[in-house]
Amino acid sequence: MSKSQINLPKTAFSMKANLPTREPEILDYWQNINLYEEIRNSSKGKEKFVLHDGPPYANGNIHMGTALNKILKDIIVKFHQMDGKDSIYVPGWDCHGLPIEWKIEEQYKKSKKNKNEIPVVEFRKECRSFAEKWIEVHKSQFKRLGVVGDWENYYSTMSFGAEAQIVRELGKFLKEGSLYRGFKPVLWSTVEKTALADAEVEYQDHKSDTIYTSFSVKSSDLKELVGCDVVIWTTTPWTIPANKALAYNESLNYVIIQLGDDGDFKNRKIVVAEALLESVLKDCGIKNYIKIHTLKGKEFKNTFCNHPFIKIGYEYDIPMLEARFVTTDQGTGIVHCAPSHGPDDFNLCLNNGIKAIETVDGDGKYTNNVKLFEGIHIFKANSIVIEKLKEQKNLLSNGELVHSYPHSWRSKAPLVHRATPQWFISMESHELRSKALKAIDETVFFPSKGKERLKSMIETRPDWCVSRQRVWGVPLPIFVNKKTKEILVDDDVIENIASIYENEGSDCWFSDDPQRFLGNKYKAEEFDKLSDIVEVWFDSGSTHSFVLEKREDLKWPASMYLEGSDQHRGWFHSSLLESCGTRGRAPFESILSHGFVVDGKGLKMSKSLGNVIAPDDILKKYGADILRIWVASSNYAEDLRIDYSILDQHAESYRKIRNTFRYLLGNINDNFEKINFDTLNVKDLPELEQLMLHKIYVLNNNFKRYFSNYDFHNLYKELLNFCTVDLSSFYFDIRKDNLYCDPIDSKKRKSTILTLNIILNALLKWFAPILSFTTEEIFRLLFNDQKSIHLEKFLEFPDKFKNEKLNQNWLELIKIRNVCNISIEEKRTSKEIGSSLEAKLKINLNQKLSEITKNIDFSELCITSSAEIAFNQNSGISVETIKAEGLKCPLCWKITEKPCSRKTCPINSE
RNA sequence: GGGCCGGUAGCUCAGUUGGUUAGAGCACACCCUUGAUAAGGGUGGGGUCGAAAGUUCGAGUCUUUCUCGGCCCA
Repeated sequence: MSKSQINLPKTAFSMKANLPTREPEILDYWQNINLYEEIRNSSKGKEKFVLHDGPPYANGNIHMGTALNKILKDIIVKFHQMDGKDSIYVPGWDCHGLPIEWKIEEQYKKSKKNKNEIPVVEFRKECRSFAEKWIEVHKSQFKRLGVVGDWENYYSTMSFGAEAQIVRELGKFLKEGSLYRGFKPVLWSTVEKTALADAEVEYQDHKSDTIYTSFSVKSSDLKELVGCDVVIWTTTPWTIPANKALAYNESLNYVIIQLGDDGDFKNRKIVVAEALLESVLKDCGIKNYIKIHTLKGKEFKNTFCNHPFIKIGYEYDIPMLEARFVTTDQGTGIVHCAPSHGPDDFNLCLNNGIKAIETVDGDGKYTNNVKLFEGIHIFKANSIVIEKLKEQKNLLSNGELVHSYPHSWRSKAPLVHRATPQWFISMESHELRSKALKAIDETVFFPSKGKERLKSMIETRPDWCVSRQRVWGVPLPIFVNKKTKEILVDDDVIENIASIYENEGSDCWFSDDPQRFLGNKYKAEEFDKLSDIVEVWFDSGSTHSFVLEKREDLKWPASMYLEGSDQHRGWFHSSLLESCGTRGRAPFESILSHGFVVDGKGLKMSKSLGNVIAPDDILKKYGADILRIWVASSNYAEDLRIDYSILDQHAESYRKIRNTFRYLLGNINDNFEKINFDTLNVKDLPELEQLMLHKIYVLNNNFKRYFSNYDFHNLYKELLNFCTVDLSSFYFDIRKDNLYCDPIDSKKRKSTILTLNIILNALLKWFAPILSFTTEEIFRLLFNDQKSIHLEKFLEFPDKFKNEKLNQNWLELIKIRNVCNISIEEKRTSKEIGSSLEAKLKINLNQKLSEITKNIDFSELCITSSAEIAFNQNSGISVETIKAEGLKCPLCWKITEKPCSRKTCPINSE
């Protein structure tokens, strides 16, 4: 039998995908047709969907997390575009900040340049070009993933327009009065007179003075405590004058003991943690004591102490505060808190309404806020403090300790925590907190648990510190009156600064005459110009103002912000606060957060574990479409696992999908025919085709439902199962006989071809947002006159496709088919038959099934040579398989004793 | 150390208000096919639902503790 007499599939669509080389060709094609512009032009006037890009930091190659983020964004943007919207994506970059500053400093270090000798403006220029370089690298890496966006007109936080707008945004907080000057401890070098970042700190051994000192209890809910001395231990005696509170841990046990030894503490009762009693006794050389009382940490509630210097002017209450950072590692289980000299102290006090003040100046000398010590250098103060404590009879013991201590990496000088002037945006003064909480309620979160996460952070966060003592950033546009110390608040000045930046950027702040920024209204010599910069979270928190609001093609608020779940404390958070402070609502309508990329075992990727996979590795080995499948099929609500075995599995699924397309294309010989659903008479089709249309209809509804919830992993799974279960192993397998052997003009074959066209079209559209490259490859093969699959819309299927009754019948028929398969398999295992076409079925069914099997040919359904049905009231479903007898038809390969049913069969013409 | 989230077959995921014997696809094994062919089909094995205790007639599902992992904070 010549194969020319059967209609075998023929297509130019290769089985082998070869994505790593084919995808770049498609990228070139998109570049050539200017796909992004085309999409915009094709969707003018449509409802906008704006996914506002959270700017990645312009530094280093992209990693799996960034790839996941961008692909997820692209999938969503494409879904909305195909759903009939004008779905716009403008990528952006975060450019200011310490990491880049640090990179440039490292370069200086290598070339033995000293940062302090380089003019600020020159340094900033290097930072700028560093960021520019990485933006270009990122851009090409993101494009390679198949991400479609306005790459030519991206935004960046260092553009002149952005820097100008950031100034205007700060101006709004300034004008409102919610931006205020406060103090916050930072690591400070008294030698260099500068703040240091964590990365600039070296830990070295240092000898410190240590003291055990006592705070007498003034009042307490627990009567046993009143009159006792609460003992603390510290390695920084010089911070005692700045003490404002004591911290205890409510879960620890404490003891009150009465001392019997001669000395200042004879007969006094002291309080320490039970677990540390032994070490305190030893350190302080206590020999005679009696245990008076034991108490739980929580019984310290509402206890107030006196400062050890109460008799020499320190006449204020020292509250005891609950703090989890108090441990029994060393000390007494009670920690002294100077909010101006430690981050823990600062936060604890702040949460209890005690603010830090400037206690030490830049040179390391006490300010006039510290009684008795003004002008004394803190490094010379320990002995004075110890002396005075002794005088006041509050020094239990003192000594020395060598321990690891922070030092400056440049000068090697020991560092201190010093409260420095900082600029804060108040959470309360203008109801920012309540505005933000209301805005969260008005936002839709995917997954929904994101709402509580963001909410709980906003509920408890302290005021927002927006100043940094660095140089690579937008300068805080603030002048302070030298005499009155008042902040200059004037819209004209802010707008003047902004318009200067608009033209030339913010470098000039550091180099130009302050008078230029003040304009004519004020005299420069009467004001101090700040040299702080704005912290970078304010930059990125303002992107909505200089991107969404400023661009004609976008809208405010954004339809969606989409980032990793860490951004609940990052960009989601800062954008929310900035926007609520300046505009009273969130800059987004919805938030989608995704988990983190971890390895196949659920562990985070790290060089030391050797489990890091870079996007580039995947692109080279598999291609972007496989990576996109990984994104679509993973549940982003949790952490996303990836390793090569997982990718292999997805590559396998991809082949299944690709071959599904290949079967469709082959059988229509690459000649796609668009089916008019309006004129299609569904009832005219064979039942099997009607069933397939019903399945398409139902799948499309599920597809829309999944999409509306951004539930891609279930959506993808359903599409994949459709290809595997409904098409490949069912419909395609059954219809091969019809497609290959029936004449081209037969009505039945035409019905099948029509259905294949519909399926192909549907699959192309459904898969396009995920398999952006492969669907384009197919689309280009089918259509010479159309530019891109990404300019297409999803299909709408008419209700007449739906046929639930038919579907119910076919669920029964498929059950029968399954029983047939089991029966055939028995004969195959016993080697009586091989191919199912060697089988003849005898199917026994109960009477109930007679109606639905009336027009069904089970030999077609089960791909056997023949099938007989017998009805019996008592039998459920039972099947007997017999080896088919007769001649094998050379055309359809069926084995029959009677002549073949097809007129075209060569047997009949003999 | 604290807060939040999570742990269902080797893998990716389902599993409704607690209710029969916990499902699907992939992978795997065996078989068939050679007219989707570096394809396709069939059958099958595989889970003490992270662990333990508790509530209940009944727990993958509710409670507690523990454990492992992730994010954030310290």
